Amino acid sequence: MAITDRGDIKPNETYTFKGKLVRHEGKLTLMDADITEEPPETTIAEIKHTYDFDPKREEVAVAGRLVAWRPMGKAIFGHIQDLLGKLQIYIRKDLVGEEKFKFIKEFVDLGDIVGVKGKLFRTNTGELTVEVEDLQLLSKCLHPLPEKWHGIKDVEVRYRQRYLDLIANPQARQIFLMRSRLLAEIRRFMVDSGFFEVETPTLQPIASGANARPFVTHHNYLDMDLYLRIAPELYLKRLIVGGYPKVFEIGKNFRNEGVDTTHNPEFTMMEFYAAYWDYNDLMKFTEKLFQHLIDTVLEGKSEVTFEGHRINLKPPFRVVRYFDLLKEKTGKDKDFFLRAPIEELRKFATELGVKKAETLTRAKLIDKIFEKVGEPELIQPTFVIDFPKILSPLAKEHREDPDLVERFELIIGQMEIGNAYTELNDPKDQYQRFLEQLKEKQAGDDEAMEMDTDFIRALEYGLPPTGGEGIGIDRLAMLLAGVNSIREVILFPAMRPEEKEKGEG
RNA sequence: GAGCCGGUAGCUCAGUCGGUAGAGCAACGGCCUUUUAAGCCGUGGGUCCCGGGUUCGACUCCCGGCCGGCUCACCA
Repeated sequence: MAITDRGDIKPNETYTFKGKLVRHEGKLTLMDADITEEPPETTIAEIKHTYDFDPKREEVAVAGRLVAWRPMGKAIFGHIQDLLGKLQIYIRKDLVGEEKFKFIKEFVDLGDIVGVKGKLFRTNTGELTVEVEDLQLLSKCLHPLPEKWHGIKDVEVRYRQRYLDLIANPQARQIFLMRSRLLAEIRRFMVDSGFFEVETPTLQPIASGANARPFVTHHNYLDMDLYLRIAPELYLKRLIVGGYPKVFEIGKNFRNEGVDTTHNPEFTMMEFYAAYWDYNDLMKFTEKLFQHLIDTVLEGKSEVTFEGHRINLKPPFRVVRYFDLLKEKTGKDKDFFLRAPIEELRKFATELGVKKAETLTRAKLIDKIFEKVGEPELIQPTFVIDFPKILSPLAKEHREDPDLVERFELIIGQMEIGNAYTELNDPKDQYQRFLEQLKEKQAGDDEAMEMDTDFIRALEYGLPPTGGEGIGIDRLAMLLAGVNSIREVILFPAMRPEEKEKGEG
């Protein structure tokens, strides 16, 4: 290691880049000079775990980011950290040798990635520690780390530089570890329940399957506009036509709408479809899924705190009919909402505080009124069932009431977590519903659905009786993590660019 | 898109009723071989978000803008 002899390196200089303090890049040359050839043999969590079972002065080789550094003359204490744990290291001059010790003091900084080799022991205070025999500088950190006990609080920095959030804030690591676990457990549960995981197009010639404004893009070679999908629904039902008994897809949907604490322009959904199920089967299945998530992700704890409410996720969930809830809150019955003159309904909506009611269609009015009076009550998990048909162009007519469909939404903490129905599998009826959507579109609802004629054709080949459901993964993660912003559970949430490039025309 | 609030050192924050700024941590120079928010002595560090206006003088007041947060509107 001749590097310390080089006179041209001034290890402790700093410079500024765009006004930010950065350590001298002279240190960068060290990265190539002192990289170990051997990857670490183990992780910090593994070391701690095995030591608990079999405590002995074992030789370990492990790497991590230096997050604490306490030099004390001829010895140094520090902590290295990886995603899952933190481990103390103890460097003694007489053990690593004079030259190495000098190198460490001069060139190793807080924030660097280092690899250490040494024996495990416990200090006087009982903390598991590596007595370092050798330390390798694996990568330099040119910026000072955030403050060690407040971490990064500035939410803007936390979202833009998520890597810093993950380094400095243990709560952030916890949330995203939980999200990984959530995805893994959902997949495990679905596969164990006989579902096939599939992937369907995110670039679609027709954006359908939900009511939302799409993002538009263009394919140069085919010279056609394409939409980023707002939902995978119609493709997944085509797969049921094709013979899949049960399918699920976990993936991104894209909706060109506002950004707030419960909406990100791209978000993760799971949709699943099961032949020969109806919405009653879906409710039972959803409850089983939640029980599985309580047993695994939440480690048996069924209560979460969300927006100041204690919410119990343990099934079974409350069930309430859509129009029963509306009647309870407004005193008006189904016939009023579905058959009263539209002017009367608009007047009623305006009284309830619905804005621009005079421009809305009946379907929109009912939807708005429900959001105004119904949803605020729904804190504990609730299946709201039997939606009006005019709000649900892809759902099958209710077996007992032609005004309704066999549909439910699962609402928790005032958030729509799931949406499900017995699927409409009558091609003629589906065609009519699409036509009605086109009418809605002409009446000013730019989120009404598009006609998809190939989907109609698929239904003509025979869609078995089918139940289908979508679950919003981000919102579910918010609930399980107990955080009130969707940005807290999305690693890189949508943000405006930090600074505009200068000199652009 | 509208309203309210915010942007000061790398980080967390204080402050200036208008006279160009401080603390702790981090950094840098010393001392220190069981510390862990290590300790002790010393040092440096700021386009106070950007642009314009008022003023002898603006980080502070006024106007405009950028970015973010919250609430509302739209959506899931």
